[in-house]
Amino acid sequence: MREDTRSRIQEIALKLFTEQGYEATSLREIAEELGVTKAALYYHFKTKEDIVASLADMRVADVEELLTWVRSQPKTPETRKELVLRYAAKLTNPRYLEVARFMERNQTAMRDHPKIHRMREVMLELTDELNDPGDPLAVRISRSMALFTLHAGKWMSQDEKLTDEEINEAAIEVALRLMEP
Amino acid sequence: MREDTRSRIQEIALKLFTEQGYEATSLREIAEELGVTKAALYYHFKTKEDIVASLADMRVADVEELLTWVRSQPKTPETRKELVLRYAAKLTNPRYLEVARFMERNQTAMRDHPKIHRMREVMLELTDELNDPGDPLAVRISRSMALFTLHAGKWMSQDEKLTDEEINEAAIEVALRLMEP
DNA sequence: GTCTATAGCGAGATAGAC
DNA sequence: GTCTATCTCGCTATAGAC
Repeated sequence: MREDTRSRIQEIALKLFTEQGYEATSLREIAEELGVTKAALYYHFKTKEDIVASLADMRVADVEELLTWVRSQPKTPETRKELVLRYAAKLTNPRYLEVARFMERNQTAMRDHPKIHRMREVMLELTDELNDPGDPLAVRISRSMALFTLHAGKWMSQDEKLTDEEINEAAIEVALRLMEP
Repeated sequence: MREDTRSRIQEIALKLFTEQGYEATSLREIAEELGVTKAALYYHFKTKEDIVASLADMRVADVEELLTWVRSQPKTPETRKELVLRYAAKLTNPRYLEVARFMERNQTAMRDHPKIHRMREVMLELTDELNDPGDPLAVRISRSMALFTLHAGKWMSQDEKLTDEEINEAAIEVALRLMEP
């Protein structure tokens, strides 16, 4: 029982965009790997950018939810720690992690894409919630690295002979250490 | 007394490639900003890729020098710390930092470019020198973030009302903390 | 060293048959 | 829902005059 075509396009596009870059990946390549012609793609997505938008949608709602939550909480060290943990929980969804990597690797190419632009904005606001403007610069740099370290820690560990659980815990450990004063 | 045309092409290309992305920046745009036609660019660089190669050259030699140095040293905590400090010293050259940012933002687009490929390779080897294979994963993740944190810490602080010296010290502080056990 | 003109290509996108 | 055929566009790169 195979997935529907729309999902397979997203899956293949995400893979190729991440490996080769967004601009370097043509619709012809995606179609070829899917086993159809590129004209068929246009039945499922109006444009190439629409494919990206559908990928971004996998993340945006999650992060906006976190942002809403954190803003309803008191700005305490405990809230910050909890935010890192909740973000890490979202990241246990492999699709989320893959989309994050795609965005990270194609930052500039995606510069004018509204959905991606919104995503960056939300991530910046989330990072802001981890920081007090009055803190020393070193503290702010350290805290601003926390969420990215969750991503990067997992990316770099993916081919280790370790369980997802172990990788997850290690990434969280480093991220939380970056949050300490 | 203005710079020669070749340097100005590099300068403009570096700026546009970083802001808009490599593929999204056409030679026409570069030429326009320079005030010539794109045909003129081909007198100074054989291809678009050659411009990138000339940019990469600004970094590769520096990093290879560091790699040679660190491999001539005993693998001690002191050597590692000194490597971070020496890398930070290279980063005080604004051009180096800009080229690092260009590469970071255009990773996938530059995937098949030999010079950029070599650069990534050397950076990975440099990061390897900061790690013992036997260390726990959390320690290895932490140490692997150190050099990148020097870049990112500076990028994110560039519009703060602080001196380069203060930014530099803060970034080093965070990077060294990531090196501690 | 810079210009005009253009070759040559592959991209995204569309029309209309099946 | 997928196909063939085609349009249009902008890009890299080159030829050759000045």
